[in-house]
Amino acid sequence: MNLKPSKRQQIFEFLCDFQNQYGYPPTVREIASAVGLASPASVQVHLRSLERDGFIERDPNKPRALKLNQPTKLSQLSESVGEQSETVTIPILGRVAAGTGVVAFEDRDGDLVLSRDMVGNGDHFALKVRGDSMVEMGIFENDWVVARAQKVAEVGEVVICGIFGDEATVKILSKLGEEVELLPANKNYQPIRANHEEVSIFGKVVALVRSF
Amino acid sequence: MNLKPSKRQQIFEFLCDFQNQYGYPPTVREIASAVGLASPASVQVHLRSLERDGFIERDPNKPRALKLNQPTKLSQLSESVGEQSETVTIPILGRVAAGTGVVAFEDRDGDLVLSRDMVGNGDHFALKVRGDSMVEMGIFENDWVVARAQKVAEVGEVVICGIFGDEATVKILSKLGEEVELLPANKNYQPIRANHEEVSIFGKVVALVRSF
DNA sequence: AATATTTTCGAACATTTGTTTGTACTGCGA
DNA sequence: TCGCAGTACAAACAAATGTTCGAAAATATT
Repeated sequence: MNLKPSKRQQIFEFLCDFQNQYGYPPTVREIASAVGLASPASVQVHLRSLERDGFIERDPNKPRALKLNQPTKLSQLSESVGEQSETVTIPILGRVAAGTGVVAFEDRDGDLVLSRDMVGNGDHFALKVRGDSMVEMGIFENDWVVARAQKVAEVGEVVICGIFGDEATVKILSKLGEEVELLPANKNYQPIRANHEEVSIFGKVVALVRSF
Repeated sequence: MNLKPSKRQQIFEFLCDFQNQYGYPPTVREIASAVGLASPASVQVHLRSLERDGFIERDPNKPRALKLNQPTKLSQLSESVGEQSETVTIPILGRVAAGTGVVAFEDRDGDLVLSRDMVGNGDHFALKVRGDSMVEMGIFENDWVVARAQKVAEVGEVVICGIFGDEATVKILSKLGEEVELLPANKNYQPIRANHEEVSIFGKVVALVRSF
């Protein structure tokens, strides 16, 4: 008897959808245009009906003051995660130990979490970039560079390395051999040449993360 | 730094409580009287602040059109400690629907996993950068930009937006008003000026990720 | 002390919105 | 045909509501 499948049902489903999507209830006019009614007065009838049967509660004269008593039954659209990508927790190093080429995880300043397919295999660490010697490669001050810990690299790769036991620095490896050459990516800086013994490579840059 | 414990915190907690209790969000004036502010204008500045930081989303000029982005957690406001780094799975969008300003998560091209403290609160999406119009900000082709979905932004912020229903683009928002101006970060490109109606903001860039 | 910056207030305004009223239109049974 | 109940419509109204503007007060900064 109280079966009004068409409009009443449409309205109730729209209420659920709207609340679900926007986080707040629609107005009478929004309902009207959504279900194909031309006048807000037409909606009133159905709202009263829905309230009488306990599906919703309303507060008179207040915009959007409408509460669903039977929260969505058609929720959980596509929140199913399925396969979750594996994540890697990468320590942020305050400084890199200038030892024998082995990266010591000292002064951990926190962590960076990335998906495994972003960085690949191996052990990783992250450094906050200081200075602007790599701006032409889009590596800015205060960015984080993520490096895979490795003691060797090839020409042309971006590496984290220490020179003369100095603090770690990020540069482009440009020549290998008896003499090693490191290139900045900034015309205002000079290339660095040093003896093979004086340069230790800590890792190869595999990713960059910037937070605004 | 962004610590405004008193009123801002009160307002956010009231929003949670109210939504929880009544099923719909409060009005600006209800907020005002609840937290002890005498003018609705006083509330506005805090709401704007909360929206800017991604805690809520609003629809201008609409009563109670206010969505909580994190209904449950109210501790986040006071510079939470964040022991275990919560991770966020961010969908990579192939394209952004040029609809009514609502970002439709179409053409999901995969996911990006970042720690919550990297991107902040709210709903996020990621786009692969095409072109070199933002190189001077260190945003290169094939980088991923991570944006928080929001329909408003402030001058000077980097935003994802669509113009004339074109594909989404990342630019610097430089002027608001009847005419909107969008700045590229590349001397070879011209600023874009368009009518307010023709530009829709999809989100604010909060992070950048590059994979080498 | 002097100066910015933030916060708050009051008032006014334009818009949105729920509601009411009166009027058609439809299907249905007596 | 005549009511009758349900539904839909347009117009109009009063109240609620978001927003803006200028100024005062409080707070932070120099």
